Amino acid sequence: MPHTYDYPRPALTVDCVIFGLDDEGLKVLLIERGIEPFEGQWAIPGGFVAPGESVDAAAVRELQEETGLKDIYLEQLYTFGEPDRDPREHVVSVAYYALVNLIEHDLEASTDARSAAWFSVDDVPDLAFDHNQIFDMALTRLKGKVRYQPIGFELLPKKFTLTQLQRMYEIILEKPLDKRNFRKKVLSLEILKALNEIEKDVAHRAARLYSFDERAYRRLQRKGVHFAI
Amino acid sequence: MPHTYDYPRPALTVDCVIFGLDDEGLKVLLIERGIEPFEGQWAIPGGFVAPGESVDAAAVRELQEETGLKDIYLEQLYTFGEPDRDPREHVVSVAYYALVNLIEHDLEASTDARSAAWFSVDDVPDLAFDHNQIFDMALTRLKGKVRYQPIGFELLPKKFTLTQLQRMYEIILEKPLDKRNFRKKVLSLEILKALNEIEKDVAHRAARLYSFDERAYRRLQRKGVHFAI
DNA sequence: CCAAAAGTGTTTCACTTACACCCATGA
DNA sequence: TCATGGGTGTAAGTGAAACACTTTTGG
Repeated sequence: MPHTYDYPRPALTVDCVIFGLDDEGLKVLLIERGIEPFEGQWAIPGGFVAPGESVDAAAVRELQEETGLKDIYLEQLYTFGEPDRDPREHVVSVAYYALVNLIEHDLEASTDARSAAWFSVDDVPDLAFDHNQIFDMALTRLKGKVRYQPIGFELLPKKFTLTQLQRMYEIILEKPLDKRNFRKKVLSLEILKALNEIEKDVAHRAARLYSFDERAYRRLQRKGVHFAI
Repeated sequence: MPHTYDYPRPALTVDCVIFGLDDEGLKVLLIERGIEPFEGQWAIPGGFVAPGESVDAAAVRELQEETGLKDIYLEQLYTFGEPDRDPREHVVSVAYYALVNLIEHDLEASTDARSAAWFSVDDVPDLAFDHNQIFDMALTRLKGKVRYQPIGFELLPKKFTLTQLQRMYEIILEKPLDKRNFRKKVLSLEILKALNEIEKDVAHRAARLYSFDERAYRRLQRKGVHFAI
């Protein structure tokens, strides 16, 4: 298609910071670049936006190509538009972040030919382009948002114990929480469905399983009740 | 410059939701489009991003062209990337919002030839493109952010009374605040500098003037103290 | 029976809310 | 002197934080 607006224009990409949680802590998925620039260096997965493809759709596609997963929590983070962020030409990148549940989906050996690996968020190497800046913003956003919106559930299996939930918050917020107060608080929010099931294969008393009740959450939200940990 | 990445690419614009506060309430600056598409319809000011121009710089430039003002609070809002948001071709827009102080800068008669006007945020007409959606998101962001970050001061003159400050919050949050509790709260935050000045030309007891103490705010922020109204 | 985590209430303290009158000033 | 907004304190209520032991289960 010819350009209707006949101006030169920057190139447009999406980049996607993919977070996962396992028993070691919070992880981020990085790929090793196979081509210049920054060949051999780690980077956040991303790719070009084609004309006619919505930017959101490009991010979903990128995430699917990288993890093989669909229906993952994905949120736009920020758009990075400095002209020198790519050494070749002006490339504007719309960054997203995604939350995937590494406990249910074992993604150790990632998808395609390119080398991909999960890094602890405390141990991220020097990345290509301005990707350290993008990663830092994503982590800051996650830490800020998890306290006010029930997005942390996306990092857990559908059915989880209160201890798993507490541990998730402790890892992301980087501070210990009081067990009794935590349980009182989350149960009082009335957004958890207590299941008639208990965890399996543990060498101690099995804990009750819960699931996030999105319907109840939305109902409360409409009433103006605010979620907070 | 030839494109190093030889892909077709969407066009890229910035749009800027400009908020102002006067004694009638919260306003937004709109311009009347002089060309197709949506000729004659109101729209949020915006324009194309040139290759080599940072996206932030394009927003600053746009804001300056529209209001004649520099050093205005400007924050990136969201990037809108649906392919059908412009009827001609795929145009991705990085939206920003700005806060200007209409009390000090009287911008009634705006700048350039294009017709521009301030609209009450409660009375915004049907806008071009997806600009109603952009405006709604900007207003939601402002309402949410003003409670946790001291951005509301950007809408006031440098020197203001506590009543002006309270009124600003009442207008944006759309709810009345208790005068004594409000004063107790904002003064206890210790981010206001009490000036040895009082307001002028009022037909009643003149109120003390205050200014926002950004240095004190940053100091508290580093200590982990959180601002909230 | 032992190890390991599950589960459970009460008290204290801080902060938020509700509320009404006198004061200073200019017209 | 009157109209207008400026400025101030206290008591009650609500929610957050601190804190330790008993129970259940599998090994």
